[in-house]
Amino acid sequence: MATGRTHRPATRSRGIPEATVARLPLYLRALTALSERSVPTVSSEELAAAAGVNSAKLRKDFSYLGSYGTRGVGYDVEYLVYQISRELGLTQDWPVVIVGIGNLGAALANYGGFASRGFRVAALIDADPAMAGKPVAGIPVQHTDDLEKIIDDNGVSIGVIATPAGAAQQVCDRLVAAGVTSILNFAPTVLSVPDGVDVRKVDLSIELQILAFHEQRKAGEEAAGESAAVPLAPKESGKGPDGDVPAVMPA
Amino acid sequence: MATGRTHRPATRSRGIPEATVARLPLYLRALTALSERSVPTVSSEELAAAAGVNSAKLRKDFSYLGSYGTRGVGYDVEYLVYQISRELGLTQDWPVVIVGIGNLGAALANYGGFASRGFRVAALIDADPAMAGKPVAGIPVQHTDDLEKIIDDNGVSIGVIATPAGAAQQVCDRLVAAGVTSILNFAPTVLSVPDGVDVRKVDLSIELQILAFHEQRKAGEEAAGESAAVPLAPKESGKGPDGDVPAVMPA
DNA sequence: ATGTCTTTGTGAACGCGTGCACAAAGATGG
DNA sequence: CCATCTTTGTGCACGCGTTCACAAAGACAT
Repeated sequence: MATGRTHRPATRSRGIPEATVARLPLYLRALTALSERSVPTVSSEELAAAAGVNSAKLRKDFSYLGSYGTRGVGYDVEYLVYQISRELGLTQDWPVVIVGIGNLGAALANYGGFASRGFRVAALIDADPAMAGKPVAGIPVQHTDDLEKIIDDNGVSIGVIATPAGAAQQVCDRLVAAGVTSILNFAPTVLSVPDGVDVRKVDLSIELQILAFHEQRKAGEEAAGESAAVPLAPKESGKGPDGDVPAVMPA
Repeated sequence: MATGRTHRPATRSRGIPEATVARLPLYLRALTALSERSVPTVSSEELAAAAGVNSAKLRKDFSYLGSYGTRGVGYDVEYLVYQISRELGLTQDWPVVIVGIGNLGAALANYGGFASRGFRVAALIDADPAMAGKPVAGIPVQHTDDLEKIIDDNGVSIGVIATPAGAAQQVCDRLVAAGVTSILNFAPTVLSVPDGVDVRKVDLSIELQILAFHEQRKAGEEAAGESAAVPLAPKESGKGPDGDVPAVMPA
């Protein structure tokens, strides 16, 4: 999971579990694809396969939204697209600012997946004066000094942070102070925010590390008994014995 | 959570819960920062704060790795960095290929967070012949035709897919056939892979949609009773009545 | 050596999420 | 109008993950 919620232990919004909310965009994507192929209805089984989930889970997820299916038939694709869009708040326009226009920020600005879902890149912001005015993805980059004014003028409530780690918390604080209440953080830092502000983080290197863990496990299993046998200190022996080359020992 | 595991219901690796594995990189990052400041030891409380988690959770997580702390003192920073690195498999070199060198792929190639964690970008691959030979992040882009040979020559087991959605499954199949067993997918599609292959996905637009959901909720609550009251059809009335402007009605 | 104080490691309870399995609902055909 | 068949919606049980709260372990001072 490259994701991570922050704060808010079990929001349960109106009764829609967080896990369900996280899957709704997945369903929506699958439904949109069906819609483009003019498929009128889908069964939970088909849609679940397209979204890569269990069909019982899908039905239960939809049951939180209401009874939108027809027994013996399935779900009406167009109708469901609308219902999920409305539930996710995608029927309205969401102006978004991206702060930190480096490689990643520029890639995000160019990313087509935003606009297609009702997200509009209202402004690009960077601390480098040399960037100011330079167009990225057709939008001129503005300087950090004007951050508050930009947020205010555009009624922005969602901010994307793509700055280096060192600048992220400061940028976050300014965004929040200016009225932003949802933040998508790409910087490898833990952001602290006041109550009422949602943060989701995407950390590319964390994802790879999780894959590496499983990869190592697979390699260690198929060749069990090789050098990488990972002894796992037997608890009573305190701390001494581990695999090999113990980096630094504690006192 | 921008992440999502695929397949493998409850791997439980050697006894380390999946949720714990997902947090280890977080701890590692916080510990590395402490290490650079030459802090010798940390308490679970301090480290938990730095990583943005509960201290009890952190202690339980570490307990799965073994008893690496000292009661009354805390954890030795250097020692813990080593232990977690070893557990995650970061003490070895992981050659990685990135397929799809568009805006995002190029940003990933330039991303510093990979190299700093033992991940080495072994090759960049793109289907566009015009890209071939062009250096990105100092590495010449190679054509998709040579994918299998590249994987094989470099002993790559981790692949990153940053292609358009339409090409993702096909690229995935070729990667897997060539020997890749872990995939990080940035394309907005569900990838199907055989057993034994791990897929993690990062979908930028999904994260924003989840934020939008909560954002809408916040806005709807503070102005409860306004036009956006969201009636939620009373179950018995079938499907007709919802908020307003029902896009398309089912049969 | 003994007592005090700090902090770990974990037993136990709780809650959320998942999946099974089935009854209810509706479509469809005779 | 009735029977059959398909597919939804959900009650229930199970397991994982989180959190509390505390006993055990060790450091440190006297």
